[in-house]
Amino acid sequence: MEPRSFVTRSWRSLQSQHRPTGGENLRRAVHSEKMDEIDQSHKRVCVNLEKATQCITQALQREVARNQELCVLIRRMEEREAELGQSLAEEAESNNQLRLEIEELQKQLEEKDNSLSKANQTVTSLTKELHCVQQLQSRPSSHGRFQEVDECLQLGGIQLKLEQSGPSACSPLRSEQLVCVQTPGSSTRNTPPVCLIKREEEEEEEEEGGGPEAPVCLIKEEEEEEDDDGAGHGLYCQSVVERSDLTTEENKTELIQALLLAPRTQAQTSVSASTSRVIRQKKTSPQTSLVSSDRQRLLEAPVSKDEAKGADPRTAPIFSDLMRVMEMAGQELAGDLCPVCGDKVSGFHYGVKTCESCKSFFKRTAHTNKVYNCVKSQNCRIDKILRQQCAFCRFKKCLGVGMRLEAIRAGRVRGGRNKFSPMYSTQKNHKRALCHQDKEWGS
DNA sequence: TGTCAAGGCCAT
DNA sequence: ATGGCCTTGACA
Ligand SMILES: [Zn+2]
Ligand SMILES: [Zn+2]
Repeated sequence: MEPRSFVTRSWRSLQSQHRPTGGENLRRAVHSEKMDEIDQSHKRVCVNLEKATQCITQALQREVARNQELCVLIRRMEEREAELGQSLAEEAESNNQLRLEIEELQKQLEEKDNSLSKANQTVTSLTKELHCVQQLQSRPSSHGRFQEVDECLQLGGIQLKLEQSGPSACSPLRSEQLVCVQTPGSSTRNTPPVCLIKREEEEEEEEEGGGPEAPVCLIKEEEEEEDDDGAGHGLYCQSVVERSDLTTEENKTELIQALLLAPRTQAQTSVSASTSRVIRQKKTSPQTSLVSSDRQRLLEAPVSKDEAKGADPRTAPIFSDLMRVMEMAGQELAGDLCPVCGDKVSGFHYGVKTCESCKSFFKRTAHTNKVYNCVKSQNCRIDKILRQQCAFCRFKKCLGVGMRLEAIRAGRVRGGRNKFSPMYSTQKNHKRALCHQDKEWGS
């Protein structure tokens, strides 16, 4: 061992340089003993050091091995992460594609729905026309006369069909609507429209005056009511002129016109009827319907929302949808819809005007420290129907619209007012908070 | 004393 | 679990 040999050598060299006397011998011996002890202790220390060094070396080796393993693991993890990232990107891409496809399909579905409803309307109106013709034909007294009526109506039906199959592909009601919104001044005929109507009235009175036939009586009533309505007559005459192109014999044509146009008198009863209202009335009263009960009802009762709903089973769902949408829009404007699910607001809950169910949901979630998971991509739609589907997204939306966890009371204390925010400390401030929130929602 | 936003309860 | 209704109690 190096240190020991060094000490021994040094001692020997000292001994050789210095010759001892008799008294010094004892001292030298003692010194030699001490040096031996030191040598031994050195030896022990060296052994210990050696052992420690070995231990440290082993530990270091182990650490190095472990580090290498970790490095390998890290590399594997990185590779895996890269793979996952790639697959995630791919999935996102495919998701986007699918979303686009879904959107396209929805558009197609909407278009098909539209065309279907248009076709249904056409079918219904044609059926009614046919029914009308059959009724007319079933009258034995005026059989010959109504054969021409039939021809005329058939021509009208063909016209409708043509309109539907044309490039514009509009509703079968369109021709009627177009006629309706045209102004009297746009008429191509020189004959004053009012005259045409008057002649109709006279002829009808001559032919069937006071007769038992219900439809004709109704027509008369209508025309009497409309006498003071110049604008309405103008509209009428426009369509009369158009329709009269179909036949040559005037009195028959006029009868047809009167029959065809009779249900439209409802629109004429109100002078200032807007276009939209006229169209709505058209929906509920098919142009060629001769069912006396329908017309009687239309004449007797003013137009109301419920009336329009019940008038025609085909239009009932459209109307209910429309009314629902309008009601919702109105409530939203008035701030009466829950910002989370769109249900009816029942007051302020946890700092936000929400519905009762969202209040309960928020309360439950906060009190029980529930942890939800979203099985989709954490952006589920939440509305009155879908709100139960994903609690995670519902709670997220609750927090998103501003519901405050601070309003949950630690000791579940009932009653009283919260003091978690200075905004709610006074009613004045509270109202200010309301206004502020309304403005935020409104923007 | 009335209001209203908390928590509680309970039928579904 | 949900949601409608009830009870409570501080505050104006
Ligand atoms: Zn809600
Ligand atoms: Zn979700």
